[in-house]
Formats: sequence, C-alpha cells, structure tokens
Amino acid sequence: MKKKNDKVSAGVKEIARLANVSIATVDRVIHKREGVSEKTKARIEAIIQKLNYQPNILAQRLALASRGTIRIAALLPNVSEETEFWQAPLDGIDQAAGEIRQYNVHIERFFFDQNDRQSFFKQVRRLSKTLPDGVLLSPIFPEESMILIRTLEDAGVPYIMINSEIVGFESPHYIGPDIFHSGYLAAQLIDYCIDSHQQVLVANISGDIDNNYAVAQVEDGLRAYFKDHRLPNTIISLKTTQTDYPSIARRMDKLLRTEKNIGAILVTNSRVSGVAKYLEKTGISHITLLGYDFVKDNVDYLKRGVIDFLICEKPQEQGYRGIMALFQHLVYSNPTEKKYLMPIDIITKENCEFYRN
Amino acid sequence: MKKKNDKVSAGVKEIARLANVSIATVDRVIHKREGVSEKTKARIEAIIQKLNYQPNILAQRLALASRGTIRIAALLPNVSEETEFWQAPLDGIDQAAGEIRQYNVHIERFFFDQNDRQSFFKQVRRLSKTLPDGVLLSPIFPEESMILIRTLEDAGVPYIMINSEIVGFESPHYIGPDIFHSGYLAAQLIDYCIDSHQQVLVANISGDIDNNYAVAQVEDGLRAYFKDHRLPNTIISLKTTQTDYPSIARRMDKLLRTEKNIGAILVTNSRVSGVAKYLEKTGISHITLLGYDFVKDNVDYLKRGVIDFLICEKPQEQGYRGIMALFQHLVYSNPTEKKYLMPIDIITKENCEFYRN
DNA sequence: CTGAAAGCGCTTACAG
DNA sequence: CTGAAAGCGCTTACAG
Repeated sequence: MKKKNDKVSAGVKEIARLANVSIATVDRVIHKREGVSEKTKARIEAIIQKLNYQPNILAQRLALASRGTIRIAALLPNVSEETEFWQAPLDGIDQAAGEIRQYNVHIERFFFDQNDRQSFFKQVRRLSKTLPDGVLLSPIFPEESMILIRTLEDAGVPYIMINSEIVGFESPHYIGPDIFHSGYLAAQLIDYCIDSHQQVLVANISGDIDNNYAVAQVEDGLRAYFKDHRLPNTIISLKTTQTDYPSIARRMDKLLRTEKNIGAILVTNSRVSGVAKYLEKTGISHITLLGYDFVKDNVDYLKRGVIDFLICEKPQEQGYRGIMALFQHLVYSNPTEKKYLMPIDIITKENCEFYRN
Repeated sequence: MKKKNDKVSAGVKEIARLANVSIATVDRVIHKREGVSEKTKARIEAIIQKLNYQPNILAQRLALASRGTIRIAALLPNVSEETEFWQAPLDGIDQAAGEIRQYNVHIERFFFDQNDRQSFFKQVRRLSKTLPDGVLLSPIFPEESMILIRTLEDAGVPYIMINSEIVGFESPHYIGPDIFHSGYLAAQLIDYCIDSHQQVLVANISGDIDNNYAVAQVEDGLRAYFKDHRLPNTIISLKTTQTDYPSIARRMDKLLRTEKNIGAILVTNSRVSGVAKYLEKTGISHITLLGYDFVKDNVDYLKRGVIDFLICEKPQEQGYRGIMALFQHLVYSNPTEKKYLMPIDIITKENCEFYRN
C-alpha cells in the first residue's frame, strides 16, 4: 500500500548537509534569529529557496509542545433556557479546545448574565487579573468591553470578538455577521412574500433593549431595504423589554386590534418563538413570520409552518474559528485575519433538517 | 506567557513505568497486538483506564510519517468554461491535499468529459490499473461507476462519492446533497413568490439528459412539493440537450408564445445563466428565476436581480470532506462516516457577498 | 558566530 | 512473551 522513501521534501538535516553547517544554524536562519554571519546566512537561504523547504508542522508542534501551556480565555453570556442561543458558540469553543489540547492549550470560560452589565464587568475584572495569552469575547456591553480591550492592547494580548461588533469601533479582530446586512436580507425575503399595500412589523424583544445594538442594526437594515427600493409598505416598530410569553401576547393583542393589515413580522433576535406561539394560539396563519437563530423552539415552529424563515449566522462556527484564529496567532504568529464576516444563512422548513450551525 | 510542566496527560513512558514494563509492551497493548501475557495486559489496561490515556496524535503521526506514501485518486469531470462548477470540488480537494501532504499523502487527479461516457470509462481503467489506497469519485455515469466500485470493493479499497448518488444504490460512502429535497426546497421558495393561478416552468438543460439523474430528481422534488401541498399551479417541463445560448433562446421564445402565464422558472442545474440572459435581453422581469450553483455567471445575474434564488450545496466542502474522510480512514481506520448530507443553501442578491462555497 | 546533543511522544525492527 | 534502541523532523539550552 505504501512506497518507501517518498519524501515530501527535504528537511533541516539535508539543508545543513548541503550548506556544510549544523542544523542549529539552519534553524537560526529559518527563524530569522540573530547570530549568523551574512555569508553563511546567504548560503543557507539560497538552499532553502532552491529546495522550496516547507517545515514539517508535526515535528514543529511536537517539539514546541514541551514549552508550556497557552491559556485562552473565553468571555460569553451564560446559557439558560431563554438564552439557549449561546450554547452554539460554546459548542464551537469546545470543539476547538478538543482539537488543540494536544498542543497544551487550555481554555478558561468566563460566563456573565447578558441582562446584567455588573456581572459582565465582574468577569472582566476576574479575567484581567489572570491575564491570559489570548481572549475571545462577545462584546455585548460596549463600554465595559472597550475597557477590557484597552487593557489587552496595553498588555499586548491578542483578542477576537464574535457574534456582534462594537458600534463605532471598527475592528479587524471580528468574526461574525454583518448584522445590518442580515436585516437587509430579511427585508428582501419579506418583499417576496407580501404585497405592496401590506404593513411590516419589526418586533424588538430584549431585556436590555437600550444597549442592544444588534437588534437596532437589524431594524436599520430592514428599513434601509424598503427605502432603497422605494417600497410603499408601512413599517411599524414594536419594542418591549418584557420577554415572557404573557407580556408578548398582550402587546400583540393590543397592536393587532388597531393594525389590521400586517403582512409580515420580523423578530430581530431569537425570541421569535414567543411571537410564533401567539400566532399559532390565535390561529393567525396569513402573516409571514421571520426571526433569528437555529434554536430548538424556533426550529419546532419552523417545521410546523408557523415561522417561515429563520436567519442564522453559524454561531458554533464563530466560536470555533475564534479559538482557532487565536491559537494560530499564538503558536505561529499568524496574523489574526482581517475581519471575517460569516455567511448569512436562510433556513426554511424544507432545508432545516440539513442545516449545520 | 506559559507555565512549565503542565502536561495534558501521561504518555506511554509513564504507563510503562507504572506497569513496570517497557514502552514497547505498552504499545502492544494499546494497539491490541498479539504477544502479551494476559496478566501484564490486564495490568497495563487498568493503568490506561485510570490515567484516561489519550495518545499524542502529533507524535503518532510523526512516527508514522516515515512509513511511506498514501495514494488517493480523485475522479472528476474536467473544468471547462461551461462546466465551471467542477472547479469548486477541485479547490476543496486541493485544500485538503495541502493540509495532509505533511503525512505523505499524494493525490492523483483523473479528469473525464462529463458528456462522454467513453472518457469516463477510460479514466476508470487508468485508475484501476494503478489501484490507489483510496478513491474519491463523482459517479456521473452510474453503470461505469458501479463497475469501478465493484473493483474497489473486491480489492478492499475504500471510496467516497460526492455530488450525486447512484440511483438505486444507497451507499453510506456518500457526501453530497439530498437532491430530491433541494428540488422540494426550490418549490417552497416558488410557492412564496407566485400566485395560485400562475404556472411553473422546470427547465432541464443538459448535454446528456437521459443519463442525468440529478436533473430528474430535482424535478421530482419540485413536483412532489406541489402535489403534497395540493397546489393548483400547472407545472410545465422543458427539456433540451442544446446548451448553447441561441438554442435556449429559441426554445424559450417558442414556449413563451403559447404559455402566457408563467410565474416562475426553475433551471435544474447550473445552466440557469442561459435563461437569465434570455430574460434580461427580452426585458421580462416579472418571472421569478431560480437555479443552481454559485458560479460566476450565475452570481452576476443574481446581483443584477435577474436570478432571484440560487441553491447551492457547498461543492468545495464536498471535495474537502471527501478527501479528509478517506485520509482519516486510511491513517486511523476511522470508519468512513455514514452518508453525510450537505446543507442546502439559499443564496439571494442580499446574502451572496458573504457566501462561502 | 557555530555545533553537538538531548528531547518532544510515539512506532518499529531487532534481539533475546 | 519482553525490552533496548533508533528514528520521525523539529527546537533549544548549553558549551565553545
């Protein structure tokens, strides 16, 4: 099954032999370290060029493994019944952790309550005290996040943000969706489904709505689409910080009493199942319903035809990529890529069974 | 930045020390090889259990790397201007090749003409002659593919099929879309966009249409949706083996002369750009147009609003996953997973810039 | 400025 | 049935 002596390429030993030096000197040149005469350096570099030398990553890592542990901190909202969404990034982080634990990478998880900025700040302090080698965070609270980021930058600790950006702080260290665009996409789907005389309802359901820039950006994107395309539909906003079902039902009842012509509802986050429950209970089936995130409740309503479209940006992959990028950066000094924008996936009843977060 | 002596887990050396044997003996137990007394075997196994020993994959691979080369063959249609689609799986294969060349894996590519079964068979013979360690194929021609598969099975050579299955031959060695379902999904999207009195046109444009089961399955899926939902829309089929633009335009002209009420057109493969060109040239903008695959021409028409939806099943990832699965199987005897069905992605003008094949 | 040697954690051919 | 030793291709502390 296998042929012998079918080397992929020559290694340091061969280079050393050809250059008539020791492998230690070759290593110095490869890693651009001090202390090699220009002459030998040039000679070795020529050979490296000619042989098109590629280091054996396996051996490299194995040799480095003895050096010690890399500590990466992950700062995320905790996972509760009503914030099930955050399980996905966590799964991605766990997956990455599994793949790189061979390399002595240790990941510490710091959880906060997404409705309590105090708890966020508390975790920031805990995290800062130990000063890890790299940090993954979802910058839910912008001000407190900026404080952390300043600390990290001063200390030269690399970091990556996932899930949402800090408004007004363009950063190359971001892995996540272009949220404005995902609202724009939602509007396009709505445009396919409703008539020009129908209204669109944008429902923002969030405990801390004033700090929730993501929700606002989705709405901005949706409104921009209708404006750019000069569409005549009226767009109505609904805002509530009461996320429990009875409150949602009450608000919907009241709204639908006056607004008789709603053709579509976009819930700007994963709380769409609350509205779905309301529509199902009240037997309203002519309204197109859209929302965010591939979480269990939402998928159930999608399969039953109550929710028409879910938009999802692979949160698990965000967590996975975030950790891997930090790892690459710490171990191989690979630059943390420029901003990585996730695909914006459209999920319906008919493709949901094949979807992967 | 790093702490010393922060071992992930104990290794063979530690196990050997605790069991009072040599590491060679430990190795024998780990790999369930013959020639260890029951007594020592039991002792070593207990220690392995207790320590929850996990082999260091790096070291394992490095040690194995010296053994020789693994040869994987990939059998694919060639990439031409009108079969640009096949560039994507090829890119995925190249990416995988890059990642595993460290492990002395060599990938040989065999290309055939997708409109010429003779050329396929010729490559099958070439491939069979050298008998590689693993095979990746797109089974475009079912009969000839079955011949190859029988040969491989007899020789105990693992194989994986991508892109489409062989009808009537359910195989666990498949990585690709559920094509019937993707037609079903297309129908759902159409259902959102047209009225109940409008017609749907299914356009099958393929050089070798009688052998193209994928195209037929898409149509089956679409028809099944309309039937399952008892929708009144008439569905019209168009079939042509002339894939050049003038022929397509002629067929469309003729068809539209009699059928005045078409609300949507689904082109069952990547040839959708031909129909898009026709609609754009003739200034027809009220028809919803759907097709397959994220190739340049199609994306251009999508961006210009001529094509409404593209459906795509990550062909690049299929190639990548196919090679990686074979690699895992050959090196670690990981079972080639059960059938892996790809997500069915919906791409529109508003999310195409973020899509990744 | 340069080199010899040990070590990363595994596998294996060989000797007993 | 078992072990000592060499080797995979790199990195690094140490000696000169």
